[in-house]
Amino acid sequence: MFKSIILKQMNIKSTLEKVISEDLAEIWSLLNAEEKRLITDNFEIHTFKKNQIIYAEKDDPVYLWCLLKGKVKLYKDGIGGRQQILRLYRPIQYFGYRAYFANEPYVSSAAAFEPSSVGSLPMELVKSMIDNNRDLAWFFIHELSKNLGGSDTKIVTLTQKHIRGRLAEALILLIDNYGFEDDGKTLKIYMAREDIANLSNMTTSNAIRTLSAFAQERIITVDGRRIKIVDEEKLRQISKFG
Amino acid sequence: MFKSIILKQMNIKSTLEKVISEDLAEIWSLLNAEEKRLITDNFEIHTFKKNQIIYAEKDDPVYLWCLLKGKVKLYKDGIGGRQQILRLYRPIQYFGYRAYFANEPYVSSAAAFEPSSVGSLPMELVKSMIDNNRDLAWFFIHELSKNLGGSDTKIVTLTQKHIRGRLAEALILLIDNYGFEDDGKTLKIYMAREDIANLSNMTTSNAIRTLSAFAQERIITVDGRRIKIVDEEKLRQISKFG
DNA sequence: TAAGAATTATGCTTTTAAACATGCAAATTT
DNA sequence: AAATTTGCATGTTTAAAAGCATAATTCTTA
Repeated sequence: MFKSIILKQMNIKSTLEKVISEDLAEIWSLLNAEEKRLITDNFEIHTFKKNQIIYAEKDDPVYLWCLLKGKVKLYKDGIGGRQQILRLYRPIQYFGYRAYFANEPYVSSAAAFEPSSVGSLPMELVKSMIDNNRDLAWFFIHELSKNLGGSDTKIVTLTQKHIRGRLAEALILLIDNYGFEDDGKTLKIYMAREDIANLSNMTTSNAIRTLSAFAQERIITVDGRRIKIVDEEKLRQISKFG
Repeated sequence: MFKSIILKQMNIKSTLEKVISEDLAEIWSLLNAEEKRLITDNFEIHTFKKNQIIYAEKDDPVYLWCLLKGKVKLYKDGIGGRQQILRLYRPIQYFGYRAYFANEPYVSSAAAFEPSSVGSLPMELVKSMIDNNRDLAWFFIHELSKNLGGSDTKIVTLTQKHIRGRLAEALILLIDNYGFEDDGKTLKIYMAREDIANLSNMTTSNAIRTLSAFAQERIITVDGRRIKIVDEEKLRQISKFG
């Protein structure tokens, strides 16, 4: 789950190593030697195939999950099998703890977007560590608060913005979350149109249609699932209201 | 803000006193004598008129607020001045802390629905108390987690349910939040049609229309702002999907 | 490599809800 | 009490997005 563990027990190097030293420090650095040992002894690494479910709505939460490699979506199944993607995770981010803290079953599901490695740690252990480490408590208070602000904002944008605005916003989210390939233009995530639709609260048809429109307007170019952002400024403009 | 204070310094009795001994115990009982004294010395009581704003989006968060008497809505202004009501508060509930914990300005506004008394406590103080009281940390972790689950669920219901379903759900929320008058049928909150619309993500026209439809179908009766729930079962059925 | 399945693209139709218009009634002000 | 404002009700029109059908393309896998 954490730096030393990953480097010892997994064969993920280079790219990940970079991320770890920046992001992971966030939790790891909050722990003392004893806590670090506890984690080392109790965490497990799991691998998930593309589209495999990590946990599902109504399950009881047992683990804290930490994405090590790959991409994970948190989503909720709605009316008529329509899915709403709530959040996207990248290494090294933690998820799956909210329901445990709320003392209720999961209200959403998590699945791997692409082949992924995920570490797990029993929430019972996390709980006892929070009891003895105020910095860890603050870490979760902060995370939950950021997410709640995000969800509240999402309620308004997804219900009030028009299709073009919602799609533009989704693309910007993808930029912010996963960034670009080395060319500085191509999105580093390759989603099915259906997933793009589920992220922006629209039907697959409309996602396809609107992506085509954006391409026509030279805001993006589309080559299969490869999306190149040509005019990010315009995109942000449409997102604000278009 | 807390039991002794309220009873000493305010003239709210009977109804409130009941609530306090149940709900308020939640935080008050977590505190030691020193902490209770700190609160007593630093809290202030404010009164707000109907529709008066307590804090606004983009403000910097400074206080923890606790609703003592009245009703408060948390809302966000969206496109074209359309408002989305995110949460409703009743005595004794706390609000206004999320943005501080997230270390960002408010993303939503709070306003009194009806004449209200609200206590304030500097967040700086709350922060230092959390540092020294793990139960208080858990209180906020729990609240934030519940709210996040609620917001995530709301994203789906507000975007995917049809108008009738959304209105039915809003009415059920009002039942759960504020309950009934002594007759066991009349909603204990009297909202303008516009607010009902803002709660259910629809235009005022459609809120009016759909309320009329529900009345026609003998699910509710409407007399001005007085809404009587005639067939709660049917309402829940429509909310699930109708 | 061919066959089949899944995904993407596009046009057309239908449905839903927003926008607009108007009338009425209750409440507030003068 | 008259005048004005505000809120509620309802019908009509318009626009947005969903739904559906079909075809083309890409991806799987037999």
